[in-house]
Amino acid sequence: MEEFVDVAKALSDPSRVRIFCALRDRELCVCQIVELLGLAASTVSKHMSILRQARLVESRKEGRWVYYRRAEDRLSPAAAGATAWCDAALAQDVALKDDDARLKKIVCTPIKELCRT
Amino acid sequence: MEEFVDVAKALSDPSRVRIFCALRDRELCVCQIVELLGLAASTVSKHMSILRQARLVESRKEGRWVYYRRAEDRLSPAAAGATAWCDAALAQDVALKDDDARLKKIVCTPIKELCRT
DNA sequence: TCTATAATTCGCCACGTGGCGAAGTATAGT
DNA sequence: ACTATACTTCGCCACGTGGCGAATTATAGA
Repeated sequence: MEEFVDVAKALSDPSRVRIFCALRDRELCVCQIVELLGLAASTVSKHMSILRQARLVESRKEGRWVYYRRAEDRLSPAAAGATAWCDAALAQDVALKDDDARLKKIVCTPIKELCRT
Repeated sequence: MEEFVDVAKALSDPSRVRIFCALRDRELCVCQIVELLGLAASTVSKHMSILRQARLVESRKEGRWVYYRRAEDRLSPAAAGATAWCDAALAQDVALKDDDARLKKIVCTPIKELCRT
């Protein structure tokens, strides 16, 4: 129950839903997510810790950068079901399609250049 | 997106999850839900309006009583998927099984007697 | 070793939320 | 018409949450 509620809470904020959907097809580092959402890095970092707490995402560190991706192995039933629900319910979402288009550009931009801004 | 977030918010509180799960197999009036959760009627009423706002439940009035049930017809994709997720992820939940056992007694108690308390 | 920088943590603020009891509304019964 | 009662709405309070910037931590590079 607590696990389920944690997952629901994690997905009950538009910014976190956008982040989780952005991670559908690729991993992203924090500065790329900052660029996508236009929020402060500290805010994004807090969002990521909530998503990780809910076991919806995992991270790996590479040098100075931390890359986040969707959790895949040993998914909790709550997280697995939520992922399917999220992808299905938001497949047609206009705002997310817009995010996806902008993401394609962001991913192409060299990270060093991105973090300069 | 807003619709999806509303549903996630609705399911991000333990009391509302308990209510929604209690409505899986039966409709319930507010006083029965009050008896189940041990919360003030005003609190339960607020919870029900949030669940209805998310289009997860519907209600019908019968005399003095208002009966709530899960929404079934013309379900939004967000609500339909969330219902499936909720049922699957919480099928083994201990607290909810306890609720279910207590519900069986509550449903057997005549409503007039129940509301006396 | 010192500097630059990506990310996190901390402190703060405005706002939202869950809880209650009191007041208000609607309906059944006398 | 009046009363009782099932539910909702309102006003309030304590606490949680999303946002930011500053401070801190960790790592790459000079």
